[in-house]
Amino acid sequence: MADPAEKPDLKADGEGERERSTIEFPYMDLGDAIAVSAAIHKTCGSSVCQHDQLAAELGLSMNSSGFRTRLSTARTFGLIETDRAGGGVRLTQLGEMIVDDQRAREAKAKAFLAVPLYKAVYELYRGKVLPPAAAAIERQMADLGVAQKQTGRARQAFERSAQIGGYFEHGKDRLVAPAGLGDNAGGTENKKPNGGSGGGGGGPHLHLMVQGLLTKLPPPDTDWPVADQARWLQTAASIFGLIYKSDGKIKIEVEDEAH
DNA sequence: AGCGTATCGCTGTATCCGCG
DNA sequence: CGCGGATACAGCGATACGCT
Repeated sequence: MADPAEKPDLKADGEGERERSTIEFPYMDLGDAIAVSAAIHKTCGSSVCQHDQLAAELGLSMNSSGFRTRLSTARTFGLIETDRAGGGVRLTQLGEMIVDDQRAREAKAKAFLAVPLYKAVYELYRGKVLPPAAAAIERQMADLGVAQKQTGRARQAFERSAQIGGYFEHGKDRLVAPAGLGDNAGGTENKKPNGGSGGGGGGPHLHLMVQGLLTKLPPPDTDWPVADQARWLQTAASIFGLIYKSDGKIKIEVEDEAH
């Protein structure tokens, strides 16, 4: 791999031409993710499904962005995992659960909370009334790390997914976990095997958003470019601003060390 | 033979654009 | 105006290659 120090400087202040979100979210909704899971289940059961098989089942071209976006969406919801060795994708435990009529309802609720952004929003508005203005939710999403230009898309997918996941059963103005699932709806082993951004770590006394943040920390003695550190710190600052009462804003800056 | 570096390809994501 | 598809971009891992 190339020396990280020689990579072009990433904009640590988020002012780059192409802003990247610092929190994971799907571009399509839970319904699309379920459709992918159903196609895998139908075509390959619980074994590895080749991309061409799956694309054919979905009626899409294998190289189309639609196909790739759907795969990415299903992965974000924790329903599928890529199998590099097998050169395809397979259903996760949660994915198998969601295609099972008996357990689909529970699985949908868990899949919704498997998305870091959705979980963060759920934690923020649990038991409270959602802001009536779409712009307010979008601003909240931006604060959580969604790229400014993606907040609209993220909100739309969020609302449809919440509907499908059963979180709007008490009205579209408040997020409520489907009855019988309670606070466990997030599940702990429904995510990717490697943990990834699932947010399982941390003590129970820590806010879930902080736990999720901590899982993003690389292990000691590994290379961690300062630009990435700045991004992490900026995300932390945003989260602190949301969950703690504070009297100002934190500004993270990267100082050039080359001289 | 072992280690470090460079390159390539794959995957995920942001943005643009056309269609209904 | 919203949605879905197409394109472009960026990061990461795998692999090839050269040096010691």
